Amino acid sequence: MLHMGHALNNVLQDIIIRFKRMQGCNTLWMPGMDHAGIATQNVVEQELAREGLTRHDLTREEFIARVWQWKERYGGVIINQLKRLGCSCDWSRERFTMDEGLSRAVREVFVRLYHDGLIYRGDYVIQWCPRCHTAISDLEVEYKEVNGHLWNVRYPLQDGTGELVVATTRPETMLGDTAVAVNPEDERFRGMVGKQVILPLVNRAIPDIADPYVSMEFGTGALKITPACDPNDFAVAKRHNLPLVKIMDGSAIINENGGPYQGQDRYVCRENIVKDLEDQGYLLGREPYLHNVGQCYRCKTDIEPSVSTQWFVKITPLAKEAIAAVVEGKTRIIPPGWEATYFEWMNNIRDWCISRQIWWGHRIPVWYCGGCGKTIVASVDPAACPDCKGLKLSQDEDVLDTWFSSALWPFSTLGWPDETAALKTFYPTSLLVTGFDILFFWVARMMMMGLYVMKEVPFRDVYLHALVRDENGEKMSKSKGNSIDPLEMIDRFGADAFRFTLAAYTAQGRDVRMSEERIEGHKHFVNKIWNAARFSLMNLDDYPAPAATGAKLITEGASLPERWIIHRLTLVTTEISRQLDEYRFNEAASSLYQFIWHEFCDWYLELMKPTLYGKDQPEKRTAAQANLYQLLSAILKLLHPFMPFVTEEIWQTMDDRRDSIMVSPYPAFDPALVDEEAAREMTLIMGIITAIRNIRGEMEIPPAKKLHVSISAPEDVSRRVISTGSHYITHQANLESLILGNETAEPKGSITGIVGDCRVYVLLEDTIDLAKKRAKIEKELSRVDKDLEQSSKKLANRDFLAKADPRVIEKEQEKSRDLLHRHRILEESLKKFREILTTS
RNA sequence: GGGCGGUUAGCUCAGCUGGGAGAGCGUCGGCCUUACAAGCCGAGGGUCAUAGGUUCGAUCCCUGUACCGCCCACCA
Repeated sequence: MLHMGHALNNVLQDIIIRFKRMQGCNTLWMPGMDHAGIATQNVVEQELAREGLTRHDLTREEFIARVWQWKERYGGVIINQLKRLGCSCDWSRERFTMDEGLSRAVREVFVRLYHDGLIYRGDYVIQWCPRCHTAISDLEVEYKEVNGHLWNVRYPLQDGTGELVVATTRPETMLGDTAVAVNPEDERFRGMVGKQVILPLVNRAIPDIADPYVSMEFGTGALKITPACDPNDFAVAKRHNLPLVKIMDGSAIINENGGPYQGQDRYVCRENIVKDLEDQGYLLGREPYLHNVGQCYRCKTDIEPSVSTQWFVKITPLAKEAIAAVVEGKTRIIPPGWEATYFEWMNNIRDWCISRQIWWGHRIPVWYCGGCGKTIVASVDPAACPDCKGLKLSQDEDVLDTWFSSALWPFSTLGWPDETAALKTFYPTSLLVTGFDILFFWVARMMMMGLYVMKEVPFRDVYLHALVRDENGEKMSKSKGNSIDPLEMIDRFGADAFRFTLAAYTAQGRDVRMSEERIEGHKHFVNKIWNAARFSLMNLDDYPAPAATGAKLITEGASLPERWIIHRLTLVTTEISRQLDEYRFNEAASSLYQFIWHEFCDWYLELMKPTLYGKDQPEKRTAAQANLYQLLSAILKLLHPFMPFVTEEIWQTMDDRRDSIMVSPYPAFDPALVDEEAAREMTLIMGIITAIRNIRGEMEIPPAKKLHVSISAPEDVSRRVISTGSHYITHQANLESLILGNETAEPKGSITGIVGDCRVYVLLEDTIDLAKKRAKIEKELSRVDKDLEQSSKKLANRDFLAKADPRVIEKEQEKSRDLLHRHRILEESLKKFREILTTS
């Protein structure tokens, strides 16, 4: 029921909604609509089919009641499933798709368009589904490649002077031919134009006409014109005032115009026609031909282009406004790449066939007077004919295309045509989140209708998210059986992990390839958060939850890791806010992941452990607890839009008197908490710890073995930082001793790590393989030399020095100096090793 | 036929205005260190599809080519 596309759409939307709400924004978004009108009707028709019925065996009212019944059930289930994802969905709004309010709006808009001359009724070749017995719009046709044939058929000239050979993929439609056409420039047919040809089998005389539409290159150069079966032929026929011969009924069965073929199915008829043509010597040949056949998007039946009387919206004037709105930036399409597609479609748009011969939908508000035949278009049911006062009125049987009513959503749901407060407050809405697959169906039409009715765009931002595909990049669909069930994912990995995964893989303009492994990875992340919170709360058990207001992060007198993590939190907060403002979901997710796991957990919590455990310095512990509490709160808030469940759970555990985290204020940027100095100092401390760990790992020294380390730090600043933070280094790198000097010589038998301008010497035991030590140094030296060579080359380039940005040059010089420094140190150690190796 | 997008580590993908090639998973090595083995600490791994061009400098900009994918049109 709930499929991936639904899940992605609702989750992305929910992330923005929660984020904006926490920021105190009073915005309205377009809810992800369960646009299941047609789909539901389909299901109901299938149900009926199992009972051996069609919808025509029921009355219209009975049928609609059944659809409602099904929709209620379906809708209710969907709502509950969305709740499990942490997304809210207002079923009362869903209901609105067919209720009285919308019905009023639909009629009102129809009438307005009609009176503005933008709706007309006319004959045109439309796409017709012979199974659903309804017109469908061009967009609803799905083309499928099929191996067909191209038949060449002789059409003899009436005067017996020759023949025309036409090529066709659909020989059965010749029953409806009313002309044969050639290109006026085509020399081959000079003299034939204007003559009559005999339509084989039917023996009807039809003219040979000239029209530039015919391509000289394709087929035989002669084209049969079947105006009732092909929109292009229809256009040609109009130009030449040709008659229309309709040869099929609504079920694609040949009608009385088909003579002996009457009553045959179109494909049966094709076989018979081909056979008869062959028998009578009219068939000149048949070649295999690969072409596309349109199918109904609902039932996959081959569609039958067929001339019929339908209602159309004259779309060009509406499209013009909708184009302008995007050009002028009144509505932003995100990612902007889709703008081109939008313009392309809008510029080449064709009139919109809005009538459907189905039963579920809004009836067209048009009545015909049985007395005088007048057409009445009205927003309220007319009681009598305004002309002849006759009472025998019948409403048009057709209903409107579902997208007609959907197009009114942004304002009809807010109460239009009444001037409600909601409408005044929330129109235009701030954001629409939807899949690009309905850019034309829905988004473009909402734009047009919104501008037409409200004289203002329906939304400021349109965020078009990607399609969800499976691991192999195939579009997920129930029929292919490759869909991953979101509910199963929730059961196995949790809603939070699933949500986070959806966000993490939603990069703009790319499809999402869903795989279980990724969700599992994020389940680990949720687990990490849970454990980090558990650890924090364990160390906060004697810390009273502060009053909701006034509690702040304390930098005054705070330790280095605290100053640093507060600094980082501040930066990450702005980063995430910006990323979400720009709908960069994957980046926001990545920022959170990196910060929480690799900064908060890996460094801050680890470094704070001694303080938090320490019973000897209770005042330090209390101060650390205050910050820990605030940091954890802030992290939960940042995370909340992505992981509503686990964050709320922890939030309430921290202080069960609190309101939901959902309504807590989102962390805001505080310039007072920026501390570049702390960042620099921590970078040095972390660098030294990492360097020591690196050496330990490379040399395969067991973690339990305590090391002797000495550090040479020429700069006073560095020395002070290391000195103050020495206990962090000792603890994290598991040291026995740490000696600090300004120009300490490399102790014998040690291995060197370089961090900035500092050298870190790790004393090794003699038992360690000397060759291994040497190999490590050599490896690093070659790496440094490679970089150094590249850098020197660059700096030796005059053009570079002359033309590059001075900041880039300065950076390069600094890099070069650093590399040279490293090179020297490594050379030195290597020299020493050679000496040891030769002496021993 | 027209338009759009993709090609980056073994896999899946980030890389937003040209100056350091990155993440997750997987792999390898070491750890049951009192939040977490769903974990911790480290390591290895890429001619950024290809051929040119612009530039001091190109994964990034331009052009051509190859392969993959999507959308639109549907010349019978």
